[in-house]
Amino acid sequence: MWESVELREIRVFLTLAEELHFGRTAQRLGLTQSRVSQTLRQLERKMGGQLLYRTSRRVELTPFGEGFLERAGAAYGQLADALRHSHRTSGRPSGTLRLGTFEPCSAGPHLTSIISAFEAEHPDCDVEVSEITHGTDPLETLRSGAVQLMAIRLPLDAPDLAIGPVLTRERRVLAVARTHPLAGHASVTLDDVAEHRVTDCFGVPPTIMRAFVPTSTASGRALRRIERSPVKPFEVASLVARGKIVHPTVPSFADFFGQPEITYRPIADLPPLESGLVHRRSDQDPRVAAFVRAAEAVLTRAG
Amino acid sequence: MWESVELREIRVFLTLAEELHFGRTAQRLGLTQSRVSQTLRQLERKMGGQLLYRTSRRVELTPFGEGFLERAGAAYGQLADALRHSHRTSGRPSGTLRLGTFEPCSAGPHLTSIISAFEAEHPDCDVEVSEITHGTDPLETLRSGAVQLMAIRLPLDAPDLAIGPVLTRERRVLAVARTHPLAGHASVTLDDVAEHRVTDCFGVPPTIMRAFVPTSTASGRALRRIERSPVKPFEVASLVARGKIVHPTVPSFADFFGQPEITYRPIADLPPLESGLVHRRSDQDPRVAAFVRAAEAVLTRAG
DNA sequence: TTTCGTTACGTTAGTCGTAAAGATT
DNA sequence: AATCTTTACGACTAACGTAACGAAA
Repeated sequence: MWESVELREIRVFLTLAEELHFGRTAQRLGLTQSRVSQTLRQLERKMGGQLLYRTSRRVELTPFGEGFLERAGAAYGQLADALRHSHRTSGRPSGTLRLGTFEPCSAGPHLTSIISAFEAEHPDCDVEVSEITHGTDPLETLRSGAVQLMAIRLPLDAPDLAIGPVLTRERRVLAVARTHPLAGHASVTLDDVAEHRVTDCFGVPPTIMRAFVPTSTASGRALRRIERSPVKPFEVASLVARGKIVHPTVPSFADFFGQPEITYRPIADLPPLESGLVHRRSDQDPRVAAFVRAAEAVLTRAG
Repeated sequence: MWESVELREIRVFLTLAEELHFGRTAQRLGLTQSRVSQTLRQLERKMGGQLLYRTSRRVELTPFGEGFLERAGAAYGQLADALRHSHRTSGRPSGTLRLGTFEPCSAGPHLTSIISAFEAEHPDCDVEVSEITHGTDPLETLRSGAVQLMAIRLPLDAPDLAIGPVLTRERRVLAVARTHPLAGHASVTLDDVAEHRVTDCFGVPPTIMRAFVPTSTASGRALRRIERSPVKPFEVASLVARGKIVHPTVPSFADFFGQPEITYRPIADLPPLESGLVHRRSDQDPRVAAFVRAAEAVLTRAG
């Protein structure tokens, strides 16, 4: 029976317990006396006991009503607070937005100011940046909802993922050891690369891997992969430094994994490599859309 | 807008947040899918924001819904507990019943077992016994609701107060100092008392005072009050012991205020003095009625 | 006689179920 | 095609106000 109690009834009781007067209670709640009377009666029936003694002259709580007032009053207050608070903050997005970066350099030089801009615009939100460790599938991390946004290399062949603004667009360079024969060239071509060994997929999605290290040259010559492809960027850098491989990459690779023994030469016949802000197409979180908008705004301003 | 939110709607949301499925939610709540859908929509409108993202294939909380779930879920749980608890204990009286005694001896020899019997019969109740200090009006204490029951001397001329069972019925004795002339009598009369001084009202209601210490003898002879009437029983006892006054009282007076210097002589021409259990006639507290019934039962059994 | 809670009754609003439609996989 | 949400519609419940009633001071 108590399962069908409604807040309207509780509100009537609580006001009545305060006023101890049906007329004033009705006035305060915007009801008529008769409705207050009926509602209280109904609540009493549902609760299984009389809550108020009432004559035409005096209204007072029964012991049962006192107990009910104590218990339900506090709980009602909390619920009302919750409703009020949620209503106030409705519309306004709030909470934590999780952003992953796959390879730090894909974040680009503006990500920090994008986050700042977003947090400034949505004071109730905060952004949690996490670097996706190599070896885990970044797209799966995004799809599972562990992060809602990801800064990652393009292109991406995933129709369920939406690509937001481009965060970085970098020319291609070949990382080689200073002592490497190609270090002597002012610029290299993919055919030069094909003369040496390169790393294979290091735990990144195939489309990204292929964009980084193409399968073959324009002339159809296959690039030669080494046997045990490393997984982590630092391991790649180490192999480059030791002259074991050459590595087609982007200049900012040097910022994070550069070593004195490595030098970079432009690759003439590879288009620039982009990274972008990606999120689930089905993700309806307004904060995600807001973040993408903030990113677009910052990047447009930055040119 | 949130003011019109009803528990029905919150229940739908909470179940939905658990099941993430309209069909199962409807089943659990004994509703139809369509009603669940409509109710949620209505709640969302009232709360001013979307609570659940839903396609025909997936249902998930929005960030706003998550926040609402956190806040409202806990509060709803508490309110439901309150309702459940109050409903379970409805009908069954519970809480504290306050019983005052005016003069310990008016409680009589059975009050303790009456209280025990009552508490045994109503395990959710407990009785708080307080001794009303002389100098405060015991009837006012009762009328104000500070106590709901009182063990007090009869008779009582108060139509608003109901007199329950008689707790004590004691023969009258005169307290006199051992050295007092009347100590030599085997029994005394009011006319004997009129030869000496007595105390006046010691902070008790007039009717009770007159029952204790009559205004005059049967023959119309006025009793002689002393000037500064004491208020507390011990002060009376002290005056008696010192031979300043004689004091018409009851034998149990000795149990509480007896002193070696005081002796008691039966008063031949005074009827026995009663004390009874008194409560407000308008007091509809079922516990009061239950206590009175318990008292009657115990006293009947005791004879 | 006034005040105040209750009862009676008619109206409106909203809750609910059935059934069909729309969307997604 | 199957599953699941939403919309449309009609029946019915209950929330509400007006007005009359009844008890208490």
